[in-house]
Amino acid sequence: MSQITIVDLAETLGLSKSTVSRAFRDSSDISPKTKERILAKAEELGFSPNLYASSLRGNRSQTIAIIIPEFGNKFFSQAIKGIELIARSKKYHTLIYVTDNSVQNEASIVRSLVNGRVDGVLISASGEGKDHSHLQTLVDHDVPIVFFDRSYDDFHGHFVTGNDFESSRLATQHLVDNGCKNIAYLVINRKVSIGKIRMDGYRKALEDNGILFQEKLILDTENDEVKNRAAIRNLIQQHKPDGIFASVERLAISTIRVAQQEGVQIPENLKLICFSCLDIADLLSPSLSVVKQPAFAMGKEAANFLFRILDKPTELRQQETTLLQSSLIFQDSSRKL
Amino acid sequence: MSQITIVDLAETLGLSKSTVSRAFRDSSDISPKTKERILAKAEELGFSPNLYASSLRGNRSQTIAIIIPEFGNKFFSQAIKGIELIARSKKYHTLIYVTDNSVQNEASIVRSLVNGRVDGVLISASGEGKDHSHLQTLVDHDVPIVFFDRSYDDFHGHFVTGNDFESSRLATQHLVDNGCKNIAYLVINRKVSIGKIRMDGYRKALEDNGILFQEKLILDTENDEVKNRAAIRNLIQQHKPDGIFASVERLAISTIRVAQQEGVQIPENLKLICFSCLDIADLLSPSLSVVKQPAFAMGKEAANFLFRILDKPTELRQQETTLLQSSLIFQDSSRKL
DNA sequence: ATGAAAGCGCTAACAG
DNA sequence: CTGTTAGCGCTTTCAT
Repeated sequence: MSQITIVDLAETLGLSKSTVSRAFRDSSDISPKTKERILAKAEELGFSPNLYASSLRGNRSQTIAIIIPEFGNKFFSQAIKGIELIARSKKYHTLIYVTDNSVQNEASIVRSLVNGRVDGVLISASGEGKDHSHLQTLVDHDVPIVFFDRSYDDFHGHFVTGNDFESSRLATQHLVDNGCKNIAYLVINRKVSIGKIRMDGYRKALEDNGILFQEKLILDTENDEVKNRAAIRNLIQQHKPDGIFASVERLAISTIRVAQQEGVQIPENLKLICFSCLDIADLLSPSLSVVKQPAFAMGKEAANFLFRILDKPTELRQQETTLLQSSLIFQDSSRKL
Repeated sequence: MSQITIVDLAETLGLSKSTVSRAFRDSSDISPKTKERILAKAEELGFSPNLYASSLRGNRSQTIAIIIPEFGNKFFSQAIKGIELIARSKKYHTLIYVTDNSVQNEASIVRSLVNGRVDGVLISASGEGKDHSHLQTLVDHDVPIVFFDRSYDDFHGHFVTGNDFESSRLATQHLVDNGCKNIAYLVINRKVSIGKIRMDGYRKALEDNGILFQEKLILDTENDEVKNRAAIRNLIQQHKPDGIFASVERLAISTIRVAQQEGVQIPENLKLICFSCLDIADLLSPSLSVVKQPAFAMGKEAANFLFRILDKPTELRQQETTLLQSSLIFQDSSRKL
């Protein structure tokens, strides 16, 4: 079946193409009766207006993009699910891109988006890098950006995230309360907002308890599971921490595996807590204490925020940060003996 | 910054817009020097060709869609990751849609795709339903479809999936080998290919071992975690199975939770094995025996297959099914005592 | 309430 | 190798 057009439809109905066109917009100037007649015929013929022709005219793509650094954990799947849900309810389509934690990939993806392909972008920042010109290009093209979960300190934009500082403080405090005195912090990348803010919460808790912050207990990791495990092993052997606070789930999982190999008992010799959206944290052995972010809600909130900007492009909003509450779930991995 | 067009660029360079256009296609007829000059200027001005204008002309969207039923487990995130990777390497963009296991949603999504928005569709079927006219519409519009993991029996199309029959047979055989005589099968939905084929493998293993297939040991589940748990509890209480083969991960997780509540020991009183891509199956308590599908590879394979069709639309391929090997990982949940 | 006509930005014949 | 020209299918004034 070749493409049927608005003209074909107009001819079969004895109308002009303008009238037919109006039937598909929420147009004012059309009688309900003709509109219905047109829509019925369209349904019958399986016609729907060519997307590219209308986008070319109207300059709207009805499409947003999600750019995420990785797909390893439940957080991002849940967030995407939330975003897609909202987008679809707004009749928007959702493009997905995974950078694999590479800023270069992020930049190249973003550049492929400035030709009108999307009306807005939801992004969770990938890694470090000081050059955010790719994002600036987007802004210059009037494509609004909303960050979620991870952003860049030196790029000012809208940001929806968890109350990470407070959650991190409480998680660390919890380790202290359960007897830890030598707590290590595993950071995904201290140059990314998420790594830094969570570390600030960790530092605050130490300070509150008169514990000295020690650089040697901070492990800045890479995008390589094998290297990370070696580094964690090294950390455990060298500095014998009695508690570990991991800023992301996969670092906690690596810790569990290393502990198993090294014969370090959790929680007896080492207490562990981490950020995670794992819904089976309670089924792990030992059950894992987690800071659980409201991933699904965060996706929805970020998307809603983006659509609010899209709906009122005039209302030039200030840079705005929305914090959502995470919940702390204490289980066996950090249990006091 | 307002849109800069190919004409503006042509004027600044003292060229015609066709020449400029050619610089952006992989066009033959243009001198390397002019091409370079154009591309340089474009870079300088931050210009890239308007997507909708070219799609309108060329009838190509450089976009594919992924439609999946749910986002609950690692299988789909991994598959998507694979798809997106291949798509991006082909300079394609990837739209994502989640149906939440609803065929109605699937139909409405598919209908929003026939206006040229996508060049092809990768889909994992949602639920049952005999009416696949929405998919037929896609075919009528010359949009190729490739199924992955889950398809419809009565809709003939390309299909990339695991060797589910054989894996299921082996998984069930494994339970028999470890002493099970009364094995229940938890099916996601027996009307979907995935549920049926996996059940066939299960039946074959029973048959091979002279064990009677019993309808009462088959639990057809719903899209509702709470109801499923109640049904599993009921199954366990009523029929006291000594082994359970779950066709999807979430049913196995529900089983573990029910067993915990009911004081049924795994593997002592009940052995469990399931399809799952969980990378921490070994960290669960008890560690979970799984049939692990090559999710990432499956995503890549399905995408490659779609692009092969897209590259050679003339080569009208026969309906074709590609099977990828799954691996069986036996751990404590199905251990012989 | 409907129709006529101009043109969105680009591509691809065709001509040179 | 480059330029001219005619649309792709739709939306949107401006008439009527």
